[in-house]
Amino acid sequence: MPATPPFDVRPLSRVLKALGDETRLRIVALLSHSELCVCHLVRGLALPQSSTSRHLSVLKAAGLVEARRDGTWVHYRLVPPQNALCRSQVRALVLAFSKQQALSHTVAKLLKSCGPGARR
Amino acid sequence: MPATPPFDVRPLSRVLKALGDETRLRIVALLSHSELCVCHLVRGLALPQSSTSRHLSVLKAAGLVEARRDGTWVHYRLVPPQNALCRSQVRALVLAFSKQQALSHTVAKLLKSCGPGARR
DNA sequence: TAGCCAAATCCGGAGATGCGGATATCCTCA
DNA sequence: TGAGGATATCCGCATCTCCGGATTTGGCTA
Repeated sequence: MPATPPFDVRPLSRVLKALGDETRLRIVALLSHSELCVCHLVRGLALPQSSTSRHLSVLKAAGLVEARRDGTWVHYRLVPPQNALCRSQVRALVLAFSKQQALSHTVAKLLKSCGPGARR
Repeated sequence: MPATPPFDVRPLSRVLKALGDETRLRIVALLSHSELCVCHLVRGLALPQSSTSRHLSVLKAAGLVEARRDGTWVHYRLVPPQNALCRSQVRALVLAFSKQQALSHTVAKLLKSCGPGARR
């Protein structure tokens, strides 16, 4: 009989570690409402660009977000994790975030304030 | 308009930080099946007693477990977090863990192997 | 009270993590 | 091709986290 519990918590612990940070959780909360590019997040989080980009790379390494290049801009969006347990946990979290109306308003303003779709 | 998203992710980030550790996730997985005392967890995790106790104190500080003293033994059990968002996340996690039959068997053996209810 | 068991805390060190400024890379447009 | 904007990475630093051994604390029983 193995000493470790006979099922693997490692995938989930990796995902929860990535989510267990205030800034990254705020990023996920914003992305729950729309795909966003880095400049939106820099504004929305009021953080230096380097910090924002680094946190995004952590989320990407954890398999929580994917990047899509569009000219000079890079858009990030949430993606469902491979692992089933992780996927159901993240789905529940994103669902809760997406119900937050105040977040929805914030995201709408961000989309207009900068990035490819900003009004000139 | 505040730069921070207008709703507070801090309670959730604290809980996810506590859960974002392989050992602590294994503890929660075991506790999903039964209240257990420290000696059970030391055995089940195959970790030094000091590490086990320290991880339990982290979970307690995060409001995820509570302790109950019974003579020389201290029993730990899961408790629903105060914050509603945390509570729903943890509930889903514990439900998933509690369906793992293999874990259930492991816990049954642990309960017999040591602690107040052990066969002599 | 002495001895013993379970559990919590202390300790020092190794490695991970977060940070912001500076720099590098990639892309677009004139 | 050169300038400039958007993003990624590098850098050094401070802080946090995890670890296991050793010690301390609390409670039971002889």
